[in-house]
Amino acid sequence: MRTTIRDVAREAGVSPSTVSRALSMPGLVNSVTRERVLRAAQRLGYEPNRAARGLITGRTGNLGLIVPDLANPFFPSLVKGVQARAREADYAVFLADSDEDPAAESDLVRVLAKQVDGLILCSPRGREEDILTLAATTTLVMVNRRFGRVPSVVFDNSDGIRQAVAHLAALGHHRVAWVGGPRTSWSNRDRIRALRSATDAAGMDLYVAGHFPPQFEGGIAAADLIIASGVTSVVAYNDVMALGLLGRLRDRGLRVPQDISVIGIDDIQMSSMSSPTLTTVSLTKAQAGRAAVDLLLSLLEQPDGVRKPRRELPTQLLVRASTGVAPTD
Amino acid sequence: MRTTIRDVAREAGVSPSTVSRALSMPGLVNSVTRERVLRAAQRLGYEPNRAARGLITGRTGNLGLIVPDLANPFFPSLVKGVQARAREADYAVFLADSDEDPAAESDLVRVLAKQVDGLILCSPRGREEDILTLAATTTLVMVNRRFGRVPSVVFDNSDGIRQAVAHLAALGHHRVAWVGGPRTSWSNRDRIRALRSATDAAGMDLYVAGHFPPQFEGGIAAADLIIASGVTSVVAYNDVMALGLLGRLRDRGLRVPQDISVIGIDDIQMSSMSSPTLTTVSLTKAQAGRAAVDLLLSLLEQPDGVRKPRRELPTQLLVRASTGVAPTD
DNA sequence: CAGACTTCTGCAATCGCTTTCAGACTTCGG
DNA sequence: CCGAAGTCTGAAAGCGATTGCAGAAGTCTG
Repeated sequence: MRTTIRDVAREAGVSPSTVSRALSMPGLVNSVTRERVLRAAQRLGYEPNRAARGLITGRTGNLGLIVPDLANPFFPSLVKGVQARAREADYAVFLADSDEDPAAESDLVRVLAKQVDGLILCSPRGREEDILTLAATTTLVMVNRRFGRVPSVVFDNSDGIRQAVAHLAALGHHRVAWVGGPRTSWSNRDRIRALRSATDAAGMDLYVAGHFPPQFEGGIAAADLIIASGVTSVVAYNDVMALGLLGRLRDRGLRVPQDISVIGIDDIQMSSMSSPTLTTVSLTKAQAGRAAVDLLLSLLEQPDGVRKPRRELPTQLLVRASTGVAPTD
Repeated sequence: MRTTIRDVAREAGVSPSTVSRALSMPGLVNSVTRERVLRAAQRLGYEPNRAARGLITGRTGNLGLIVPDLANPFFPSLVKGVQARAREADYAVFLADSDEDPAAESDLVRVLAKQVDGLILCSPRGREEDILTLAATTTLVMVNRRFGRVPSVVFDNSDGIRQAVAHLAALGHHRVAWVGGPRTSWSNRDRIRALRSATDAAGMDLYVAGHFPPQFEGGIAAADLIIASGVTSVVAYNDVMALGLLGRLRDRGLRVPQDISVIGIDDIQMSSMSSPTLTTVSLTKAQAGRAAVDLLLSLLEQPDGVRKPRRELPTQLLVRASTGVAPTD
């Protein structure tokens, strides 16, 4: 049997109300009594039942986090950030992985929404109307996607990509290719837009190599198109794809960076372990997780009072070994 | 305002009790009434409040999952398995990452334990007494560690490692090194034991290269020792370390597998993307997650009636490009 | 057709906690 | 020394569900 507030009350010789107050609103209770209660609670190893508390306060002390695919190294980092910040704020985290399936996602959301105070949603391709419906009934924060007035945490893709293009230009490249991620993904659209404006500004040619699944295989699939296009440099939708690209380029006999320069986006762990190590636009993933929790918590405290329910996190080009001077042919 | 059971009752023109029964024990209620209730619930979008239900039934419908480090690719796979199986069984999953810190772990456990029906614990180095205390108060299943009578899901390391050694022997290797993980890790001990008995049986020399952090850096750190030892083949505690090893070996000018063969354990995604691709002992990580949930659920149903609260999952050597014929010098 | 069973439904208690309200006791100004 | 204000504490209601118990209606048997 778990110890309840009544046990503590009996042990301390006070009423349950006093125990409750001593624990959650000290100051309302005499310091001597409080001390006695705290010691009794300690002695009995009492931990309040959150469900019961939630029932009356309307707050569960839980957050929900929905990610499309935990196997993509981007997300574990994010989750860790969310986790860590949530724990600091004394919240527990429900995690759900939708397996890239928008339908499963809706289900998850419906089930989770009832059990949490707020939801952090990474749903690059969920339908906009679903998101609106959801936002109407739940406090939620979106990560890596901006949509309407829904609170969000995104990365400043433009800046990072501008840095990447500047880097390539400085190395003498004039032709750059884009290896695209999923057509419907918000960040894919955001990134290609940023890349286009950066290459335009720099007077570089841009070759867009369609859409590929955001996985290693996607990068492999894109490689031959890239080679055929004759570009000297390429920016990929994310690091995983860039690594796939790297592998296939090598298999085709191209040397990176001597023959072609490759840049990824994300800065996942593996990108510093590949060979050559990958130049990439680094995203502060854990920080995004923390920021999402912060935003969510402030929304919970003052539902309408948050001045700017949008956070944009800085990005930073990390130059490693996969970029080099443009080949002179 | 969320719709409660009373709303549904009013809408359907019955009492709350009837609604409750119609939803959770149909058959006890007239089919016509039931139909009416279900439609009303549907119309109002009613979802029972799990906290309230849990309060009286004593079941939360939640599971807890504690992992040491989500950044290690082994764990996301496990988490996905847990997730998927839990969802099928209509359970939600609390995830906590202890950041490899046993102290944080105890805290997490204490907080989570109150909110879940059972706990899945991946705690390679938690103190044994802590685990016992925990097991006494909570239903829990350990993954990747076997200890006392605590229910567990582990991999059959012996078999996989035996396959690996047989593979090396067949390639003509006589000297093999072990790149060890954390000294206190259960699976590290289990694996070195398995390796030792396999090499003994095969009449091979075994060189044990101490203990290293189970990360990429650990593999890098071990590489020079390995080179100095003069072995022709090496088995690493896990894939991440094997990849680190691969990188450093190349930097030192050794060719894999011509000069030295490398085998990992885990079969993480990256091991099929490295160059050379990594021969590895494949573990069915997602399946382990599912098995852990299954075991946990059956323990919840019949606390003492589970015949064999231990599952051992098969392992399988995956031969890829990092192993080859032993060099003849 | 009365009495015994079934079958179905509603009342009310309860889970563990928070919170309003009011009472008991101090303290203090007049 | 009395009344008002202030400080603490306890009794009780209630959050949203489940469930034992009992009554109402219907069915069956002799």
